[in-house]
Amino acid sequence: MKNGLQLFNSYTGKKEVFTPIHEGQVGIYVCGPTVYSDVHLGNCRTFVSFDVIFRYLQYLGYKVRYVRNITDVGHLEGDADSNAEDKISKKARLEQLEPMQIVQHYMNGFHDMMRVFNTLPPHIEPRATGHIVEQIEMVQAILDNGLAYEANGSVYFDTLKFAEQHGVYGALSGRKIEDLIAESRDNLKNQDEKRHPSDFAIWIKAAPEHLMRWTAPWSVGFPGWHLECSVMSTKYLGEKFDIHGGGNDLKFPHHENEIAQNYGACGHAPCNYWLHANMLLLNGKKMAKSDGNSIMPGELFTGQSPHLTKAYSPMVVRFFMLQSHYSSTLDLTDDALQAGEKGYRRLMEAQKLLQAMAHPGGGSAGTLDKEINAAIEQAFADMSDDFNTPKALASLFELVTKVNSLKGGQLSFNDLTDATLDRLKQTFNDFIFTIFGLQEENFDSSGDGVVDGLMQLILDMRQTARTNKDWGTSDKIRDALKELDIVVKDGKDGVTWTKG
RNA sequence: GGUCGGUUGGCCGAGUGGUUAGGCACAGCUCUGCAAAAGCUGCUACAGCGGUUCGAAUCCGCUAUCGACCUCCA
Repeated sequence: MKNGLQLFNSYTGKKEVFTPIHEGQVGIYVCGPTVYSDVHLGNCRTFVSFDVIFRYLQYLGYKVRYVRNITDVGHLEGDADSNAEDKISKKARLEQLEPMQIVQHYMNGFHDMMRVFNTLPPHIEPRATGHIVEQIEMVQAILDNGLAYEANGSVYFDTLKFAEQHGVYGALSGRKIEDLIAESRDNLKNQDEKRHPSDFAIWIKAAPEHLMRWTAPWSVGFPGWHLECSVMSTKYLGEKFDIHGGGNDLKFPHHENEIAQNYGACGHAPCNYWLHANMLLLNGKKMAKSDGNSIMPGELFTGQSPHLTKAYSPMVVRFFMLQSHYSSTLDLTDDALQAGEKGYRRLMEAQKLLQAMAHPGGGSAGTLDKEINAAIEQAFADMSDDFNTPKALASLFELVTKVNSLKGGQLSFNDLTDATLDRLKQTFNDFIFTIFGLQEENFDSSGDGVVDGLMQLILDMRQTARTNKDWGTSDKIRDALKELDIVVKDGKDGVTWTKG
């Protein structure tokens, strides 16, 4: 199963065959959220993307260690030298709360949302504030190696020296250090503590009003944002691990600086493969919480947004995300969500039909049998080709048509074997639930089966009317349900219903 | 201004030298008490211009346009 997994390495810019450091094992680190406000949909897309990657690696049989951090200190607004303030510290000051209260509140919300989207929790979810000691140690190590310097209680990474020693700073993001000089030349006057404009803070002396502070050899202060990921990935995955992931927008400066820090402390890059998830767009523009252009997941689920005509369930949104490749931008529109909803339900309906099927026996491996097996293999090949979920879905939808045709009698069980049907069932279960992480939409908001029970009763009564050719009553029930946004579908052997 | 990446049919979105993406929408047919669902069929696109090639959506160049990053962002 592990054969031929390829992934696009952002560092080399090429699709490469995946070879883990340790046979059969994968260490993966994904940059998590900074918990200073509610998680927005763009964040969710990144974490859903890496959730599918995580799931597929596990499915392939790898023993995966998945680490995703929580940033709860060090993430600055503005430049470290010019009136910068830690995001969490600022929020705490504005709301007159203990910083850890802010952190806990938004971290809880983040976890809730990850659960709603059915993402698997990482194995380790380390927090920056829990690793201050290790961060101070890494700052010291980088200082000892001569790649950082202290200035007025703060410690800066010496990018120029790093570039001299290792040839290049900016390899991941394709930046040249000369350009970085030119870019920020105008701001040089504000950067008197830095020797070079592209240098970045790894330890920051706390201003008197700053709430989050720790004692370190250089000052009472707090760690730079980029440092935590170097420290925690190294601590939990080793000095060299397999895959590092994150949002595209973290490439520079965050990941670039992470690489520099790891060189500074360990003498080499942190990982073999860099994976970057692309942005979710809204109206053709990046969704970001810092400007107004964003939709909160909650607004999506209630439909309460000027961008939406109706509500969409979390699984519809997850399916919508799977319809594009993780490395492509995805433009969120109401039309696209509606299309996604229809497609998702078509897939799930077929899944239900398929799992309820029993082979009558005696089938032979004809053309149909071959086509089904080919589509199954194609779906796995698609996933192994840099986690191409949209392509894999296309393969599954070919199979959806086969399933529906078998059900409708347009195709015959005589043309496929019992074993192939079993394989098809297994494939659908594996893909839909294990790999894609989709779930049944739960229409029964009562949570105790009351709605399902009532619906069964109503549909039974309608069936009785239909048997008696009492079309008036039958249609009245159907129309009334439609008013409640419930669609009744009369199948050949039974009636089903869906909401929305 | 610099760097990088897009531009695919009515919409979303795969695809990188010759072969059907897929979903949604739309039209016709089949099935059905009617409708829905389902099946079948049709709609067959690749920003523009030029070049390479037997052959380009796919490679190269130019133009237009959109976006991301360069400052906090998944």
